[in-house]
This record gives sequence, structure tokens and C-alpha cells, in this order.
Amino acid sequence: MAGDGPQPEGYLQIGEAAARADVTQRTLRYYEEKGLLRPPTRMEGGFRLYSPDDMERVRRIKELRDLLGFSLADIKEMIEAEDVKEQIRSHWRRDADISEKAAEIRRAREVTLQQIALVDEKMGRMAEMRRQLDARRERYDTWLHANAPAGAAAGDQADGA
Amino acid sequence: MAGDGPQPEGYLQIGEAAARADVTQRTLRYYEEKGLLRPPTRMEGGFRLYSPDDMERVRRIKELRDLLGFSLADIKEMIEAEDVKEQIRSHWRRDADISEKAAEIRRAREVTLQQIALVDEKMGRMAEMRRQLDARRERYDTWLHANAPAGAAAGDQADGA
DNA sequence: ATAACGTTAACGGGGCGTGAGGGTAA
DNA sequence: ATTACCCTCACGCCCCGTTAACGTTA
Repeated sequence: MAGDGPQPEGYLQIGEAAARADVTQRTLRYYEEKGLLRPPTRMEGGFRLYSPDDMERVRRIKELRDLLGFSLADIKEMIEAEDVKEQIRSHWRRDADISEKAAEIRRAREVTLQQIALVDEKMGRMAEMRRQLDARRERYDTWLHANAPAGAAAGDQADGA
Repeated sequence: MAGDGPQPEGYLQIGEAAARADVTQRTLRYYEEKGLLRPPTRMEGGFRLYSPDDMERVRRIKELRDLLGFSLADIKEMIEAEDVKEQIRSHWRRDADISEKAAEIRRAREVTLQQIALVDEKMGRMAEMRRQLDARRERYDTWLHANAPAGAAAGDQADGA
């Protein structure tokens, strides 16, 4: 649509961008295709240029996907709700429809609260799993200590809960 | 292959099994197909009957998948390594190749240690995410407290880190 | 003009969802 | 005989990985 600056300036081409965000180029293009990433600006030749904001957004998407295991569809809804904040900043028409803004912020707040609840639940389940794993390790160590010919269960300990 | 008992007895057909494990029937069949679940015993008509052990295994697989995000291939390796313990119990030929058992247990222990490390890492990242979410919530609350017409940001608090 | 990077299709695979078409259990 | 449950294909979708064929940049 709009061929912008000929030289980067804090912006990254897709190769560097993908490397720094630790995703593949395909993934970046796919997220754009699915509306998770706004189409980045482009060079004359058509090369994509990712802004620091774009990069931050990719990191956010990755966290929601990898850490919390959300689908891209879910993530899209979430970040759209969160974007309210940035949208407000962009067309900040001096007061005017403050109640609208408040409504959107409340909505974003709700999303955030849900995310917090989900993180808490997941952390709880992980703590429990961690306890079980530690118990398992201890059983192995006990067995080895009793039946092993040579010592091999010392040095790499893991602290208990 | 082998049509066994005609009546359940602590065993579950796939419907109940899926419901209790909170997965779909398709998922259970798929895991069996991929070798993650041993083929369960069957009734004369061919209906699958899941044992308590089978159920426990499904729960384990789910945790590794949902909480840690492993691929089914990875999970298969892991539980195969873990199974060493049960395999040892089954053909427990009085001593005899104790060194073999020790080697397998050490291998299982290694797998467990890796899982523990991964859980710790994930929990760390989630704690960080949790902090960021809380900060975000606080910004929303601050904004609302300053600009909201009616109070709406009280009651459902989340404790900080 | 060559290498290194980018572009858009387009197919492939893992992990299931979702029928179709039919048999089994009470 | 009806109803609810089960069976086995088999195709489809999501989230990309991976060529393939081609243009851009330094």
C-alpha cells in the first residue's frame, strides 16, 4: 500500500525480527495474515519493516501461546481488547467520549483479570506437578542409594517445596 | 485381539473414561493409535475398557501436554522412560541384571530432572508474566479511579507479588 | 553479477474435531 | 425394537515448517 522509508531506523527486516523474537519468518507472516499483527510498514521493494512496538507485540503473542497455551483466535481477541489503550492514545481527541474510553478500559481490565486468574491456576497446578516430580526423583534416588554399585545420585539436587 | 471380561469391574468404557479424564473419545483413540496408551482390554463386542492405570496415564499425558506444552512424540519418550519402573515390577526376576535396572532408573531419573528444570523455568516465566499483568491491572485501576464517573474498580482485587 | 536476503504461493504434518455408516448393550 | 453407546474410516482445520520459483539489496 505505502512504500515508506528507504532505510531502517530502529526498524528490522523480517529476518532479524524473527531471529530476535525467536520465531520463524513464516510465523510472522502468518500472524500478519491472521490479523494478529498489524501489517508492518514496507520498504520500496516490498520488504517488511518491524517497529519496536511490533516486536513487543510478537513477544506478547508468544507468551500467551507458549506459556498459557491459548489459541491464536483467543489471543487475537485478547490483544484487541488490550489495544484499546493504544487506540485511545492515538486518537486522543481531548476529553470527548470519556465514558466510551472508560467502558473500553473496563473491558480490557476484565480480560486482564481473567488472564491473571488463569496464570494463578496454572501456577498452582505446576507447583503440584513440581512436588510430584520431586517425590519421584526422591524415590529413584532412594532406590539407587540402596541398590547401585557406584554412587551416581549426588551433585544435582533439586530443592523441595 | 483378545475379547476379555463381559462386565466392567472398576473399568470404564470410552465415554466415561473420556468424560472423567476431560478429553474427547477421539483423543483417547488417537493416543492409543500413536502408542501413548497401551491398547486397553476390550469387551466381546469390541468396546474398549480402560483400567484405573490407563486413566492415570491419560492424566499424566494431559499434564505434560497442557501444562508443559510437550509434543506427543516427546511425551511418548518420557513415559516410556518412566515406565521402566513398572516394567521392572512386572518381570521382577529376583536380582538378576540389577545393573541393567540401575541404568534404566538412572535414565528415568535424568528425564525427571529435565522435567523439573523445565517446570522451574516455566514457573519463573509465569511469575514474571503475573507481575506484568498485575502492573497492567493497576494502571487500568488508576486511570479508572481518576476518570471514571461511577466507581467500578473495587471488589475483585488480585494480590501483588 | 553474485550472494544474501526478501517476496508470494502451495503442499505437508501433528493433534485432534467432526461426521458417515454401521455394529453392540440393556 | 428402541435407545444409547460403541466401532472404524476418512476428511477438515489450525499452526505453522518447508520447499519452489522468483524479485531486491549491498
